[in-house]
Amino acid sequence: MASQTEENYLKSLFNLANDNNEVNISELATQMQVSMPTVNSMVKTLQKNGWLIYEKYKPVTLTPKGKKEAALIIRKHRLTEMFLVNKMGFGWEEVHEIAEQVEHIHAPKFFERMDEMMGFPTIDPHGSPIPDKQGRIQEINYLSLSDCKAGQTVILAALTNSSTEFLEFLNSRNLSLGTELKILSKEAYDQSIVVSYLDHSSETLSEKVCDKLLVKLLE
Amino acid sequence: MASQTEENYLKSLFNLANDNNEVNISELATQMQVSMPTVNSMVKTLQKNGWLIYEKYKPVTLTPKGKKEAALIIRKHRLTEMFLVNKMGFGWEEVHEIAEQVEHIHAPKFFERMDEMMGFPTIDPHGSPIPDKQGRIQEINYLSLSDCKAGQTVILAALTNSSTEFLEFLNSRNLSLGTELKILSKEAYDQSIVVSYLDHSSETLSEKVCDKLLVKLLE
DNA sequence: CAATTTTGTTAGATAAATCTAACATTATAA
DNA sequence: TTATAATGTTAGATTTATCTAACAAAATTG
Repeated sequence: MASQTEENYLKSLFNLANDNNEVNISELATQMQVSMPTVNSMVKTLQKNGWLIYEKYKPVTLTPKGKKEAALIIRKHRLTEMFLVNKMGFGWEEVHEIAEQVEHIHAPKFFERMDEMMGFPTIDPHGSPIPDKQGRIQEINYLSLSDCKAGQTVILAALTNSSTEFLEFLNSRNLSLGTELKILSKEAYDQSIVVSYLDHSSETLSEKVCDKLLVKLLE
Repeated sequence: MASQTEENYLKSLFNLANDNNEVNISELATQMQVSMPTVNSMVKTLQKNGWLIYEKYKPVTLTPKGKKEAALIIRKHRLTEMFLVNKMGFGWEEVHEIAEQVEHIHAPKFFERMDEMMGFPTIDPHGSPIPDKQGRIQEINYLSLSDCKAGQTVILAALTNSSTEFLEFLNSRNLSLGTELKILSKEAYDQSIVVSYLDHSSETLSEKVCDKLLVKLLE
């Protein structure tokens, strides 16, 4: 069984993996907020325990076992977030910190009950997919709002970032998943986008914000 | 902030404390399932952090700060157990292991929400009192079924032991908190007691079992 | 009350997860 | 294409929580 620390490395490795499933030591060190020597020694431990493949001076790659384990931890995290929002009345900006702790609980029945009680949700409160019990993740290819054009109508479906600050910004604009946005115009100079939705007839969203909003194109 | 290990020692210290609030090193070692030297060194750490008073070759005593901290961890444990039973549909024999992990979560709002959702319960699923937010515990002086006499009618109110095996034994006899028991007779030889309740017209309970059943006398 | 048993302590070792300082390799770029 | 920068590794130390072996104090008992 992976230690809590190992579990956190597995999660980061899963999230940092590029198209070749590779992660650099320095990226991992930044993500985990530890020094490179720490990562170096942990990576050796993770390899010894069969979670990843490591060769000196090369980026590391999760093994299938490591990838599955990571996905199952992410599953627990996302189920927890959804449970906190749907069953306990938390706001989407409050749940990450709690889920970060709950995800390490070893009690399959606990998470199965959450799952059942919610009717087996497939996405978390931020629109990210919840891996299934086998650790399989159903990737949905949303569009970034940044890549949309004036005249299009889209539905806000997910976020690429779920920091408290960003979520509080969205709350302040009354933006939530499922909101239908009409793109009124796009400013060529700074890539900002003007949208209308609900009772907001004209709201300007900066490129920084648009990059983080994932949408489904309507029609 | 106490480490998870320290929190477990505090809980044990709280539960083992005798009338003088004292706990012996050997008792603590047994309870924590570690060696005496381990306890010896941990006790020094706990003293350094202000959780208890320790003098060489003497039993240790929790400080008020230590006692409060312990009670607040026990509060989280018992709220969790009650939440698992009342809101998630677990049996009383399934919740201890899960609560043992959840109690270490640092997220006051999480436990406050549980508390609210349950309407501020004062006892856990095994009849043990839930300490309040200040760490105050309301002690109820129940009677042991062992101390009752033939002819008396009592209500099962709490348990002194909540091991899975014992809880499964009670389940097998259809015994749950709130059950009204009529004491039909008591065997002088082995202290066993014969009771009737619900559709059980005559059930014999050994001394070992009676010792663990706490009851309220009716009338 | 002296001998023995029980209880508690010290010393020193180990494993996990971290660090800094120094060094090595690989990548970038003048 | 060699100098420099970026990235990665090694060595060795630290902290936390644990252990065993050896020893010391306190409690029990014949």
